[in-house]
Amino acid sequence: MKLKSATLRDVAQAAGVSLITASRALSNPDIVSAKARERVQQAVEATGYIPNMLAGGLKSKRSLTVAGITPGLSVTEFLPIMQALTSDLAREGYQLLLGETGYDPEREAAALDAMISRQPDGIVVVGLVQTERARARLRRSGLPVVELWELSDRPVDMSVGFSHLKVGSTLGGYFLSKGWKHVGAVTGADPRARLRTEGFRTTYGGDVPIAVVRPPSNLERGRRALAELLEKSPKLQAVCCTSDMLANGVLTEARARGMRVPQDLAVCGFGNTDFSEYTVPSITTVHVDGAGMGRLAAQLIMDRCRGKTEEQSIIDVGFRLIERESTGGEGADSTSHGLGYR
Amino acid sequence: MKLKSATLRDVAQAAGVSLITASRALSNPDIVSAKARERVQQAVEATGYIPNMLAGGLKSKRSLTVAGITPGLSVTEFLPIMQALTSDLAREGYQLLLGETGYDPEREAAALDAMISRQPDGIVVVGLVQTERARARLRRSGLPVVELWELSDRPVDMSVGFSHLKVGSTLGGYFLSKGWKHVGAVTGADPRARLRTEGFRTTYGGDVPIAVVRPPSNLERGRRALAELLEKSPKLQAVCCTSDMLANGVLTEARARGMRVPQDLAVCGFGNTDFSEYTVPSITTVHVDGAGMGRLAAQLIMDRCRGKTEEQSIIDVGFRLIERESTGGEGADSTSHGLGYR
DNA sequence: CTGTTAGCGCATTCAT
DNA sequence: ATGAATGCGCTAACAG
Repeated sequence: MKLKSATLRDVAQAAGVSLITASRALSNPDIVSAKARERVQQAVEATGYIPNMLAGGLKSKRSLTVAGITPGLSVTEFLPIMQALTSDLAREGYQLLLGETGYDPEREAAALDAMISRQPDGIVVVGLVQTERARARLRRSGLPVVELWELSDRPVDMSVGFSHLKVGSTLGGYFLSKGWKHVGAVTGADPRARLRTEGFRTTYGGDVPIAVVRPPSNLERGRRALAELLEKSPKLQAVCCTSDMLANGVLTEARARGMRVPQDLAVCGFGNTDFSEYTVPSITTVHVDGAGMGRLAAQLIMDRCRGKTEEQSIIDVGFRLIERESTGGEGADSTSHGLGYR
Repeated sequence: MKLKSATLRDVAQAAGVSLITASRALSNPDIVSAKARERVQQAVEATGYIPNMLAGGLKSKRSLTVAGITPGLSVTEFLPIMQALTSDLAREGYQLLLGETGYDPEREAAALDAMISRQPDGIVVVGLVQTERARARLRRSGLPVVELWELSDRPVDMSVGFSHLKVGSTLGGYFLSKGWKHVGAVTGADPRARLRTEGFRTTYGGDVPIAVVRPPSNLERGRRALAELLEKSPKLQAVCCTSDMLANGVLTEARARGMRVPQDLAVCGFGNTDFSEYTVPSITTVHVDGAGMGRLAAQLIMDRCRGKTEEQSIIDVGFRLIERESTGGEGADSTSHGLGYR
């Protein structure tokens, strides 16, 4: 049944050239005579040849594969990243090897080992690599590594992201400027969300009741979180959420309770998810260029594969506060923070 | 800089055993003496050895890799599938190689070739393989292939899914039973969505204005679609949408226009996305077990790798209509269709 | 421009 | 239970 598929040797034989000429005709057509090239092409068609990249990679040390590690495939903030990564790499002939960690350091370490075993040409990790052991192994592997989404002053190799603390403090400042006295926060349980909430709380100062939401951060948990906050703080005027979906849940629960947004309760989210501009009211949020980060990571990896040595290995892509109706904005304003390279 | 990493030969040397004993100590520990096993373990630690699976796979014909091809990573209906696939495979030591097609047959064919080149142990395709050429190549490869999400009477190999036409006609029947006279449909542009809408229109009969939404099917486009339908049919009573996000957009636009749901307008979606139970009103929808399909696909592939020959290669996982507030339901009802194997 | 030679790192024969 | 030889399919180096 499993008729063994054609190898390059079969192609060479059918084309009447040597093995290596067939190899070159496919991987480096320019250095081969037009005649030979053509005959090899035909032989490929005739035999239905599909190259075996395990063999090629073993010899050449290039697997044309890049590993992508994410805490969760369905965490919506990371989708644009993975998407951009996948398509940009594919365009240049690289395939993505996917790994999931569930925010668990053990699984992360295991996933990284599984990846390294498969000899990728580079590794992209969403978030910072968590265990020192894994960091050491990555360094030893000598592979190009990009840590994404969060900045590190001591990255394994390269780092592309933004400051979550700064996002939080920007929002804290914004809430202060609005003069709200009774505010609360709804935060996802993951480290980055906590960091943003921490920045918010610190900058806002005073007493801020916080509802912690375990993953996934969906509409339902946003609704429950508002209920929880209102019990702690009945005079609540404004809520800062670590995702647009949670903010949408707060919006929904507020509506169900007959509270007007933003008059009775102001709400802001994070992520500038596609729906947040079109809800009623539209959601004030923080925009982060996920797709841009994915593209940048792909570029950095591929550049490195082609021998460019980067002087610039820590890139802050910044973020942007987008004011919309849910905090009384008109939807036109938008302020940039931390853009640019350092 | 790139100090060449340790190979199994180095480990064997450090452990004072032969190459092959080291190999066995790692891949088949039981057939090796406890003493040897232990010394190899220590040598692995000492040298920081990480196996090279390109080499192993080349020899053994098992790459412990499975290819997953999806129309789009961020198409939410497919997220549970990819997620389940990734984690179930990882648990058994398989890694997922990701490919995207954007619903384009050319890109699909290219992605499949890219995959086959990397010698996966199996291939999972979300949707049916579109070109005859690609189908032929897959068959020739001899690899286990699962086509997911849609049923085929002539699959490349195995098929796991449900009938989209039947989903549509079930909804058409439901709308009829409700006695609504002026109904419309909002449909995504992809083939499966069109199939569902076709089933709906045919079973409902009569004149059904349809708004076609180009991807991505997000909240905004759902809002616009309702606006479009209301122009064509001002007396519109009920709308059938091909995704919950579109339904949510319709809900939102209806609210913005002061229409009450379901009294002035009934709405249903598709996918039972996590938010649809918690919107106000909650959304009537069709549940499909994406995660289950992903798991099943993973299982079928792995079984086949272990030599089980399947007699059962076409599996209908069915679907379930979930009646909620947006069509006047209480949220308790739910009817199953097409469950079971055939 | 083409071919010959020599491995990449490992696992599957066989033998002991 | 262990080891020696062989080759998976391909490409990097050299030579012609």
